[in-house]
Amino acid sequence: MDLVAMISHKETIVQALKDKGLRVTPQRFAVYANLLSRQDHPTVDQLLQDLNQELPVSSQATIYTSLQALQAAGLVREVLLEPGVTRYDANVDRHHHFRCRCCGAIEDVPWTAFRELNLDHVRAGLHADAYEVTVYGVCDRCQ
Amino acid sequence: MDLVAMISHKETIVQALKDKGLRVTPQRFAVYANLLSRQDHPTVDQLLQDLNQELPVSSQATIYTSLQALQAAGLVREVLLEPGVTRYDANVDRHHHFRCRCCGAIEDVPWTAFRELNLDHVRAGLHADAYEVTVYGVCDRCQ
DNA sequence: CTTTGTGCAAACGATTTGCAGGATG
DNA sequence: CATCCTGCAAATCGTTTGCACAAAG
Repeated sequence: MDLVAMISHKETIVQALKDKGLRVTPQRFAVYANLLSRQDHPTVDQLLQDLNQELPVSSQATIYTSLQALQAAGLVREVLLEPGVTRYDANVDRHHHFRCRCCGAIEDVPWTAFRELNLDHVRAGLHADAYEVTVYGVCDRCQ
Repeated sequence: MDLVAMISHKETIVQALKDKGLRVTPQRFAVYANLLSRQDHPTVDQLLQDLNQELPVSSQATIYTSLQALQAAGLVREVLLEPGVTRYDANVDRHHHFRCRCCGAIEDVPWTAFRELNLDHVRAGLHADAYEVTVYGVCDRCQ
């Protein structure tokens, strides 16, 4: 990414935060920008390691509260695929997940990988309005 | 359920444990029988409350280890739909889940509610061999 | 200047573990 | 009787909270 693109990317992130009524602080920006830049679905601890690798950027408690704010604003989403571990995903467009049963890696699966499901037959009386598919298997590295 | 059915039900559970090479202890039996009898997907704490309601049956630590053993044997399964909460399900046949966004209730959705998905287009290189659908909405009681 | 965010450390809740005694095959 | 299980309490891990100070609008 060239300099101009980087600056405009930064502006896009700032704007996204402002649009949701969130104050733009260095910590919030760092958390959201980091999440946006990653393909995986890091835990709070992985975010903490990554953000503070060079120099201290944010404390653990602030990462938790930043994620709460970002989630309430609809900019990030939780991913729950292992007991006791909450992962975060900056991709809030609808999509599915793949989980490697061997190494635990999690990867996004595009919404278009499956034909749309019909929720009418879930059960009468329920207002089912959304869904997602979790796929299990073995990833390339583990075979 | 009449007496004969109850006894044969008990024998079925004992046999299931034995078949998996598990020792049949009162605690393990109680945990598994309780899970089999419920429609919901209890947490460890809910199991603990329920089992020890009348008289003490099992300690918390033993419920944890029993569930581990039952899970390793393939008799029960974890259900992860809320952060920090692990629920358990004795239904190990393939099925989907519904989660009420209002009260958090979880309910099984029969496998046949959807037509079979084709996993061929998940991503080249992945060996995808299983999946399940999580449906979100509002349950009858919450409307 | 008022409101909201940050960092630290303590608190908390769920789960795991070490160990001594007890039950199972 | 050797092995595995149970219960208790302490330890651990992820997350939340209280509070004093700092930054944002």
